[in-house]
Parts: sequence; C-alpha cells; structure tokens
Amino acid sequence: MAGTASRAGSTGRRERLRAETTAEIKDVALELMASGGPEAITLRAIAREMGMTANAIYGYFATRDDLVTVLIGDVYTELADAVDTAWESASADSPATRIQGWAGAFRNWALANPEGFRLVYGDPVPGYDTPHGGAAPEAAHRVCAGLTALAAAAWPYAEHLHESSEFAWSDFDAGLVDKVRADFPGLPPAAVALALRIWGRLHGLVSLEVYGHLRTQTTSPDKLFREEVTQLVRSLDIPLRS
Amino acid sequence: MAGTASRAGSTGRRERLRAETTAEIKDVALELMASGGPEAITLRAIAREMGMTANAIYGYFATRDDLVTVLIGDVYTELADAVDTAWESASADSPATRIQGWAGAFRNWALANPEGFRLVYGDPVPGYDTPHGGAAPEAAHRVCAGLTALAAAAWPYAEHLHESSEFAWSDFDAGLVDKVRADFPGLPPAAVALALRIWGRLHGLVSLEVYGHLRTQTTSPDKLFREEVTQLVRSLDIPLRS
DNA sequence: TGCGGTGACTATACGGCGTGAAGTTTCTAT
DNA sequence: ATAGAAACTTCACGCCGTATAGTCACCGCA
Repeated sequence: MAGTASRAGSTGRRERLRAETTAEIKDVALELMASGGPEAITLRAIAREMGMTANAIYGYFATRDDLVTVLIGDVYTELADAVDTAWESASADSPATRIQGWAGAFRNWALANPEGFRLVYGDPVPGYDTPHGGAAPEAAHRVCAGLTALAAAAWPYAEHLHESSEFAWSDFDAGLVDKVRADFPGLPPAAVALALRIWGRLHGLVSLEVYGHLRTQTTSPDKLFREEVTQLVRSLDIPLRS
Repeated sequence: MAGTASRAGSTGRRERLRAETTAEIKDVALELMASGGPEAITLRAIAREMGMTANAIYGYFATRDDLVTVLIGDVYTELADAVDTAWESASADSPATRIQGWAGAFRNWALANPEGFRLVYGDPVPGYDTPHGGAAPEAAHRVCAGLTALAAAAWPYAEHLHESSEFAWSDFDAGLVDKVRADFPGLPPAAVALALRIWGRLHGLVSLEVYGHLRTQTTSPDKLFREEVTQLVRSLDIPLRS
C-alpha cells in the first residue's frame, strides 16, 4: 500500500521474493544436509520445513538433481574461499608455512563440513553424474589453481627432483593449462603434475578420515595429517624455516 | 526322488538351497551395482531379477542395509585378496618393486571395480553408518596389515627420515597394534604411521580418479599415479633397483 | 501312511520419495 | 478493469523399504 514502488531497487518486488525463496530453499537444504547427510536433501522435507508443497520447488529448480548441483557449486565455492584465504594470509616468504596453512585449511574445512565434503567429493546421492559446467567446475579449477600456486612456490626447491618427469602440456585439461600458463609463466607441466599429486596426497588422508576409515585405525588422525604435511614439505626439499 | 539323501554332503538339502539362494541374491546385487552403481541395489530390483517377491529376501537378510553390509565385506575381501596377491607375487628382494606392485594392484582393482570402490570407501548409499564388526573391518585390517608390511619393507631405508616422529602405540587402534607387533616385532609406531600415510597417498589419487575429479584436470591419470608411486619410493630412500 | 511343524514364499498395506498434469489463487502490467 | 503470468496446490503414478498376515511345500515322526 504505502510507498509502493519506492523500495524496489534495481529489481522488482517479484524478483526479490523469488530470489529470497530460492535462497531459503538452498539454506534449508544445507541445514538438512548438515543434520542428516546428503541423502536427507529431499524436496518433500525441504517443502515441509518451509510450509510449502514439494511441487512448489519445481518453480525454482527443474529437478532435485539440479538443486543438488547448485548446492555442490555453493559448497565447493566455500571450500575454495577457505583455502584461498588461508593461502593469502600466510607469509609469501615461507613456502613451508603457506603449504601447511593451505593443507590445514583444507582439512579443517572438511572436518567442519563433513557432509559438504561428501557432497563435493563423494557420491552426490543417487544416480547423478557430474554436471560438467556451472559453479562446481569453476570452484574445482580455483582449488586446482591454488594447488598450482603451491606447486609453483615449491618448484624452485623441488625442480631438481623432477628432472626425469615426462609430463607434457597435452597431459592436462586445456582450460587448466591456459590458466596455469597465464598465471605462472615459465612453470613446466611437471609442476602441474606435482600440484595434482599434492592434491591427491592431501585428499587421501582427509577423505579416509571424513569417511571414518581412519577412525578404526588411529586415534590421532590429526597427528598423522601433520606428519604427512611435514613429510610433504620435506619431500619437496623446502626448508622448514624460510 | 532318486538317491534322496545320497548327495547331501555335510549339510542337508534345505541348507544347500538356502546357501544357493543367498549367493544368488548377492550375485544379482553385485550385477545391479556394477551396472547402475551402489544405489541400484534395491530389494525390489533384486527380487524382480530373481522372479521373487521383494519380501522373500527378508528371509535371507534382515534388512537392506544388512545385505549391503555383507556385500561391502565381500567386495572389500576381494580387494584385500588382490593386493595381497600382488604383494606376494613380487620379489621380496626388491622393496621398490613390491611397493609398485601393491600400489598398481590397488589402483587396477579400483578402476576395474569402481562401483565396488565406492561401496567400500564412499557413502554406502543412504543413511547407513559403518557396521563395526564383520567381514569389512577384517578386510580393512588385512589391507592395513599389507600396508604395514609395505612400511616394514621400507623401514630399513626410511627410518632415518622419521627420527623426529612423535608417534606412540597409543595413537593406534589396539587391535591393529597387536597384529603389527605380532607380525613385525621391533617395528616402531612411526612405521605404522608411515603405513597409514602411504595408504592416504595411494587412496587420494585413486579416489579422485574413481569419482571423476581427476578426469576434468588431466588426461593421463595413469602417468600421474605412476609418478606418485615413483616419488613415494624415492621419498622413502629406497633404491629403485634393489 | 498320515500328520504336525517349520521354513520359504506371497499378498496386502503403509508411508516416503521424485515427478508430471491440471487446477487455483494472487500479483502485475497494460 | 482486465488479461495474463507467476506461484502455488491437488491429485496421481510408480518407485522404494518394510511390517503383518497368510499360503504352501516339505521334513521328521507316529
């Protein structure tokens, strides 16, 4: 009634409401996931929580898988933000510290958001093959770029250990290659391979831990991870104190 | 009719039929999983395939999760067999070769049975928390024991790199500790930590590959894995040629 | 030879799921 | 004021796991 159109910004009231509802759906979905795992993300449960009908959600997401895809993108982006922040907040003078910071942020995020980790890196709940386009692949590339920065920081120390490496640019995804060659000119393909291998190393322990496979073997996954990172740094011939 | 009880071995006809049906249920379930992923394991689909009613399966497995648990145990045991065989068939004289064999067998099994890998190491399909007892934990311990054998073989070379290690027996599961101290007397806790870290290293790349995260970054996951194993051996100070 | 018990299986049912089609209400732009 | 679009509901279908009750064949024993 009063001040009808006055508070409408660049968008109309309709779109604003729509955006709010969309956000609420995603929020509720994330809450459900946090409390019941990825499989608890159910259109009917979301609708129940919102006082709506399940079918109403189809006005916002074409399908349940579409919703999950968007969620994966959001969550993956949060992860990318977390590790990027850790990387940037560590002194560039000390590659060891930076790597430890990145690795620690990765694990901490995973332990703080185990369901999110499963959503991003595990079976994203029935059927569902990865979407090949959207926020998730972009976040994945950000994480890979971060890893490449890590490898680039290590490269001056580690290069001499990779002289027999047989990697070529053609071994990697074209998009990734473009990004790497733009961001780190002069960096050889072997360093990208190193980046991916570091990813694997960190992902392995964290993944085992999140999925509960470490818990049945060790009571100190934390210590194990720190040791792994220490040995990683050592295996790159990086001095522990810069 | 003829020879009624003659061919009944140590068990009666009733039990034999029962065992056969149980086996058929598991076989069909594994087929469904192979063709449609873990989430395709459905009591109704299995029953359909067998010309039965879904409820008939409840005579053999109390619940769908029970069936899945048994399947995980079976599949995990197959994996343990595969890596054990690879380990034993490689010359004990060359730790490097043995480690490469173990790692290769692990990855090959995972790539040949991606759904099995997901069943064992991923979300085993909705809800479902790990069973804590049965064939799966036993297989897990076998794999860990295999990894410890790996670490034990590497230890003479790698020990000097782990002098600052702070691990104690109390950092590990009591059952695992007993097994290790019986099988490898004299091996310190740090070596068990090394075994678990090696597990993480191998699991990481394989897991990323099975779940399709490597595919979007590299076209040569194979080369990447071989490089990782090579660097693993190198990081343990093991001579490549014994 | 018949009979009671047991184990294998089916029939029916309930609630929950994703989703399609059709209908209803509510807002908006003309 | 009205036409139309957007938001949402209702109803329906076919999946799913699973509980309950009933049916039928086979077993050992008299």
